[in-house]
Amino acid sequence: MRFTPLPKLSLLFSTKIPRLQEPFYVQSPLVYISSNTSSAIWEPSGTSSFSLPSHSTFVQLLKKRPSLTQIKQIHAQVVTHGLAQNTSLLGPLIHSYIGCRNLSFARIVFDQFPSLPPTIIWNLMIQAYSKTPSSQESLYLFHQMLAHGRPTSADKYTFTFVFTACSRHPTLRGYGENVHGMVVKDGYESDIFVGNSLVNMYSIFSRMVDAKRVFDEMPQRDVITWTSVVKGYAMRGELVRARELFDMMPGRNDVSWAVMVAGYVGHRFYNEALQCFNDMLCHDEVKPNEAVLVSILSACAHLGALDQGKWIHVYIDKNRILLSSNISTALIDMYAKCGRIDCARRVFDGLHKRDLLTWTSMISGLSMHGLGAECLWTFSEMLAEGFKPDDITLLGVLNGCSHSGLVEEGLSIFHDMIPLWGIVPKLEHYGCLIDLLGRAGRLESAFEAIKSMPMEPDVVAWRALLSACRIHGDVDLGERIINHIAELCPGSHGGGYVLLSNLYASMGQWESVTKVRKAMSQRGSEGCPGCSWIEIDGVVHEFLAADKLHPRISEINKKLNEVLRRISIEGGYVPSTKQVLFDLNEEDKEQAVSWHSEKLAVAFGLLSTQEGTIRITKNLRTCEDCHSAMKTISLVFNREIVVRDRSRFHTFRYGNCSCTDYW
DNA sequence: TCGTGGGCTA
Repeated sequence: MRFTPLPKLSLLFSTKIPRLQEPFYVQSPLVYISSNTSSAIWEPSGTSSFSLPSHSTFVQLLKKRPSLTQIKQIHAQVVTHGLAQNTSLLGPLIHSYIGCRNLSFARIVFDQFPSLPPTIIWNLMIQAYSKTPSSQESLYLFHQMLAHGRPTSADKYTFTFVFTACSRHPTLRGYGENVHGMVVKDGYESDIFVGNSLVNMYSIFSRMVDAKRVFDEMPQRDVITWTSVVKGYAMRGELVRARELFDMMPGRNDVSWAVMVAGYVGHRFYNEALQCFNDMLCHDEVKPNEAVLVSILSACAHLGALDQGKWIHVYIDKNRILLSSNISTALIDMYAKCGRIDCARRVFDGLHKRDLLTWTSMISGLSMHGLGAECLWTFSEMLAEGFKPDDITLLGVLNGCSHSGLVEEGLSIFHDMIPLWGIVPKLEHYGCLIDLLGRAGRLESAFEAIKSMPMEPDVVAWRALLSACRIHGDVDLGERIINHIAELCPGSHGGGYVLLSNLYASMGQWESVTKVRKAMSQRGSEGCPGCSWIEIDGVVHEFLAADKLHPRISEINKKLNEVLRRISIEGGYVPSTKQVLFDLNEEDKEQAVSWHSEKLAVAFGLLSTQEGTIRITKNLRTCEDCHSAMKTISLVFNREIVVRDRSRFHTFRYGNCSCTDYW
């Protein structure tokens, strides 16, 4: 192989990295780097008239943070000048490739090392892999390294990287422990970096006894040590313990606070997360970072805490925090989940740069508000801008179709998934499909869809079908389905029995309802208790069904009685008892539905505010009786009520609901 | 010229 002369070589050595012209790297630089390298090295390049650059010139060049293309060119030069065996050059070359996250090229250089690479080079490669999803490769290299023995023995750097690699790969648990043994033997355990990576690894694997032992035995600890161990307890849900340590921690920084807040959010302690965030704001020395803001916006979204969420938005604006993709996605999601799809849209429309994340959160937001047409429209806009949907985008679109009864559109998108987007439908997509068909009353097609699934249907899929049976009153199919749910969820039955009992109740088959309830209590599988939240003046109030815990409960009960009286007299509301679970007499049944948590919440909302929208968040699907009560309340009291239930939003206005009674 | 802790939004 012969290389064309390299005329503009001097350009390469100017202080600025020049933009190199195309012909400079003859064909593809890969040619020089791949298997031909060894022959290239021996190819006489002496035909060119200029003097050869020494290896230090290349080193200087690599220090100037060249781009990937430039590194490849330098690499090509190195090879053509016969310097590919100069080990002092290969290190910087590997380092540069790693800096550009091009591990395959770094690996090629590494594998062609003429002698045994020194420890630092091994370390570079091990560390590089530890940051990737294939962090097992770090372990593989580590083993190779050990096999060679001295003089390339592992040092404290190596161990740090190996523990990091282990912590990022769930299958490497056992390895981490074995390597820990070596560390103790070699006396590296007292190094703070090694210790920290160990504490972190055990914490991530939820092995707090080991994490705490390393923590306690460390000769010195810093913020990172403390933060790692706090994270470990928080991730297990031991938030009290985590908080104790957090409060003791010296020199807490933004990352420590992020870990604490995320710990609360991860275990659904959203109010505690908000409280923790407020604590953070009282500490002037530390400012919330992106991770904290994303977590806290997620807490607001889950709670439906609009005022708090708005406050965060203002905080972001005032402090000129960059609306990154993550932050804007979290904002859009927060507004959508707090019932303000208009605000979500405004954030979205105001973005300078949109990416798949922001588009997807907008689309999913529209879908949960039952704005199917707009959802599809936004989706096509996204495609027009050249974005390729991922599985979650498509999930949002499908969801939008099923919530709006756009059956044909939904079916067509589902069938296009593989041919058009190359995305194989997952369980969740099938769940959507079944929901889509089932709600529309095409129960047999939905049943066929479940049977056609390439994977085992999960509880969600069966439950969607069962729920459709309830809407359309198909007892026969419902009974056939319940066994599948019982098989999948032997403990709780995934709420299947509640649905079945509701199905019987809606058909007036009270004997069957009693049977199911008995079966449920025998197996100790009670339904999940209903719970609603409402935010008044920035405080989130929580209500359970027939709540007795709220400090103003007697006042609220009085108000609720008044509300129910007024809507039956003025709005013609008749309590619907179809979905009451118990076989009670009519009067008791009325009483039982009266105290559903969303009714308590709406009574409290009417009691506490004179005007404006009442926003309620609920953990379950809203029942038929509450739905019709809300409609009448919106008419009689002339108030807009927005209820977020487990799967979507209902906006009640002038006696109607945005779901057009299709939910 | 290698080090350790962060998020969960679809």
